[in-house]
Parts: sequence; C-alpha cells; structure tokens
Amino acid sequence: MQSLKIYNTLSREKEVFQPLHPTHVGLYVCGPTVYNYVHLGNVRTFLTFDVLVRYLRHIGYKVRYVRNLTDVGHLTGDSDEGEDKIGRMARLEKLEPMEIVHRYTDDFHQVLSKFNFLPPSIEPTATGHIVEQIEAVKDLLGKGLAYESNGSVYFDIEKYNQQHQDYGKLSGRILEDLLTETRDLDGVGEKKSPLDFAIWKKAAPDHLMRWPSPWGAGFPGWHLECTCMSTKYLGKQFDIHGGGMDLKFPHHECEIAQGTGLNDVSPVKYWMHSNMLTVNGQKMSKSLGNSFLPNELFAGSHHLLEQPYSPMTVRFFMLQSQYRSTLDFSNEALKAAQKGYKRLINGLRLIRDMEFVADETIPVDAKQIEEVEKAIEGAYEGMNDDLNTAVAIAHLFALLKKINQLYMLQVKPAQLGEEVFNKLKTSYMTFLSDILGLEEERNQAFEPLIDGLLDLYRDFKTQKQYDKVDQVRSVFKQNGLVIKDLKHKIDWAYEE
RNA sequence: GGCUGUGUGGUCGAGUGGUGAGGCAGAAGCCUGCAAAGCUUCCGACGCGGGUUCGAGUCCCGCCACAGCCA
Repeated sequence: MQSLKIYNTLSREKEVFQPLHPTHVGLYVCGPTVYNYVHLGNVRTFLTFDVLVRYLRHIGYKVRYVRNLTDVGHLTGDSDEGEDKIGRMARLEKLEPMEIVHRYTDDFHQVLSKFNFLPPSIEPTATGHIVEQIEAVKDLLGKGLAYESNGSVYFDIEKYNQQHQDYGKLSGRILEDLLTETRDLDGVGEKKSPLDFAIWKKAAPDHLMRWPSPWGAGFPGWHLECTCMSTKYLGKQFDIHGGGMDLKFPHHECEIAQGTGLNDVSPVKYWMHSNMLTVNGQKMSKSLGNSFLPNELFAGSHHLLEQPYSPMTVRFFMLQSQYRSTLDFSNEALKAAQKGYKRLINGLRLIRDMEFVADETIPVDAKQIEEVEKAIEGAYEGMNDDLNTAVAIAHLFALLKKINQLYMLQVKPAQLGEEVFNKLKTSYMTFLSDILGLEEERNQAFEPLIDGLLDLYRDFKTQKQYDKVDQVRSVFKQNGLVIKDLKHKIDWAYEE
C-alpha cells in the first residue's frame, strides 16, 4: 500500500496516515447549510475530499464517507445570535423550511454530480438526529459541562478546560487570551461567558423549526449535529475530519470540546482544512459582487466571466493547485485550464484505443521506459504528499507526451515493452478518471456522425477539393472539434 | 489588535537548503495544399530589508501586501 502523508491541522505537520482500524477509514466532512445555492468555495472543499476518498479507495482502503447536510441550527451570525439561516429564507420566500431545504439540497446534489463527485456513504441531516442531539445535551449537563439558562443550554468552556485543558488546540487559540479579549464585553445575557456556545436553543414563539425537549420547545445548536452524527456513524474516535478553513474556529474547535467532553477521547485523529478561493486576487464575496455560482460559471452568465467554463474545466482548474493554497479565479487562468483539460482528455481518447503491438525487430529502449516509470512514480509521490494534485498532474502531462509520441509513431510500443506499455495505459486512465475524477464531456450519440463527416473529408482531400475540405473543417471547429490530418491517418480531437 | 496561513517568471501554479516542476501564453524548427493537432528546442521567477550557512525560493528576525478566523 502507498504511504500517504496528510497535513494535520492539529499538529501543523504532515503525518503518515495510519487508520485506527487497518484497511478501514472513517471520514467526516462538514457539508453545506442548505439555505442557498451552493457556493464555489464549498465546491472546492468537497472536491478536496472527493479526491481524498478516491485516492484512499484506490490505494486499497475501505472508506466510510459521511458528509452531512445542515438543515437547522445554523444561525445568520454563525454563533448563537441571529436568525436560523433556513428559517430566515423560509420567511423571506414564504415557504416551509423543509421546502427551502429540499430546493437547495437538490441544487447541491445536481451541481456536485456535474462535477463528478462521488456520493458520500451516508448523508445525514441535523433534523434527522434531534433525538441523538437531545441525548448529548443531557449527557453534557450530567457531566457538568453544560448549564441550562432560560430554556437554552450552553456548553461551559471554562469547566471543560478545567477537565481537559485543550480548548483552542486546533486553531492555536489560548483560552486566557480569548477571555481577556472578551472580558469587557457586556450583554452576555444568558451565558456565563461569551465563549460558551449553545448546544440547545429555546425557540421563540414565532420560530418555525422547533422540537420538544426537557428544556422546552427548541432546536439544536449548530456545532452539536456534527458531533452526534460523526459519533453515530464513525464512532467516538475516527480517522479524518475535513472542512473549509473557515470552519476551523469556532465550529471544529467546539466539535473537539463536545466530543471530548462526551466520550473522554479526542474525536478525530487527522483534521484537514482546505483553503479559500479568490477572484482576480480579491476574496470572493457577495458584497464585492465578484461571487459567482457554479451554474453561472457553466453558463458564462456572470459579468466577470468572458465565456462559459465546463464543470470538468473547473474541476481540472481546481486540481491544478494544492488544496491548502488559496486559489485565484480569473478568465485567463480558466481559459488556460480549459486547454490543459482538453489536451489530457484527448490523450485519454487516444490511449484508450491503443493496444500493444509486438515487434521483434525493435529493441526495448531503456530511456523511454525510465521516462514512463518516473512519471508514474512521480504521480504517486505527488498524491502521497498531502494530495498534491498539482504535482500529480504535472507528471500526467509527461505521460501524455509519451502517449502522443506513440500515437504519432515517434515511439513504438515495442520500445516500451508490453509490461511498461500496459502500465502507461492503465496508470494514465486510472489517475485521470478514477483518482482525479476527470471524465470526457461528450455526446457519444454523435460519434457515428463525426466518423461519417471524416469519411467525406478524406474523399475531398483525395480529390484535392480544398474548398470543401476547409468547409468540413470549419463545421468541426464550430462544434468544438478539430480534424487531425496526420501522415498515417485522419482523426478528430477536442479543440483545446 | 490577537491567532492561522500565503506572497514564485507575461499568467495560473508545484517546490523536502545544493542545476530541470507543470499548464497556458510567447519564439524557432519538423509535419502540412494551407492550417490545426502533435513532437523537438528556447525564453524566463522566487514581495522588501537584514541575518544564519560553504550554499536559501526553501531556515530565523523585521517590514509591507493578501486571505481565513476571533475581537
């Protein structure tokens, strides 16, 4: 098995990945709050973990991938203040909260499937786990780590830290500093300390989403759902927890406190956080007007976009950077990605149909073999080094070059030998399709039509009817394809 | 103000202290009716100022800029 290293936010170091149970991996990723169309930044986060799951499975692990949907409890202030995000949308659009949830869950699934994301093994919802959350609140109250206040229940950070001394370990915050910063704040209200966070919130009379509880009608606090659902499906301690960088504090810090408080064990072995997106060097935000949705990207319908970009182009674009770096969107960068993606896919079409041809008269070429083996090795090294997809892709381009050389008859399969030739073929296809999840965006139904047109082209060419030849070419070009006029054959490819 | 990070050639983006990332763009050549695709070759960089070292994009200090979180 490959030795995978992942950067653990907890230790701030790359660590060799060793699962708690050999061959099985438990992965939990914080999913979206389904109150709006899925944001491109979220897409990048889920892409990171999609590739992680694909790679873990590729190297032989059985992965249980849990990604939740937050459908209650996430407030507009991202803390304990403000309105429930879903409740607010429901009010504004005059719909049932569940209608909001359903609408945006559908959008989320649709967008993710366009990007060719694997579905999670389990996709639990917060509202589906109210019972578990109420039980957890009871437990925490029983352990003295929480207190009831005016129908709400709060997690007691100072009590927790007396017992476990590790609050802030994920985000590098020191409790003393946090307390000093917040000491002079007034209006703490129901909480003993501003750092405490709600695990159960009392529902105001007009609050739409409410459940009965020992503390009256209310709803669960945002951080609690992830603790309950990850524990339920992955155990008190599991391997990897992922999410966007923005969730590190307070969300994930609170998950650690809750999990540790409930089960006396730190819930997660490896914490992974993916970085943010910028647009033309600026942060992507609605107020700056530079935030576009996936569907706007596909349609090219945002004023900052010069043209549409396909899901696979965007997927490839994102994979060209490492997940822990910020990534900048610009038309130039996306156009470059489109060309690169199409080149790789053209290579996939070529190698898919190539077979080894034995030829006793051609000697095996050690240099050719070394080039292929180094590239394959390099691709694995890249992936093993904290999912460095950018490095893996760089090596795929080296393999692509070899594929093109084979196709152009500049290199003969016999020079590689059967074993290396087949290794080249399977490695390229596996990395591109299975691991990176890049697939051909095509309409197979039209392929016979394309072949028919190519026959015509060939005839016109033989007859030297160059005006007709050019005409056929332009038809191809109008449809995003190019004709490849080679010495030994005539073929087509995607225009890059 | 505090805590995390990041600053690489025209552009996007990898880089574990000791010549090569890679993609896109640009230049030349091969191929071609002309092109395109492909192949070959070339072009070029490490935010600013100090320091450590035989040697720093890579380590340390300061500054500036950007991003995330907290206030």
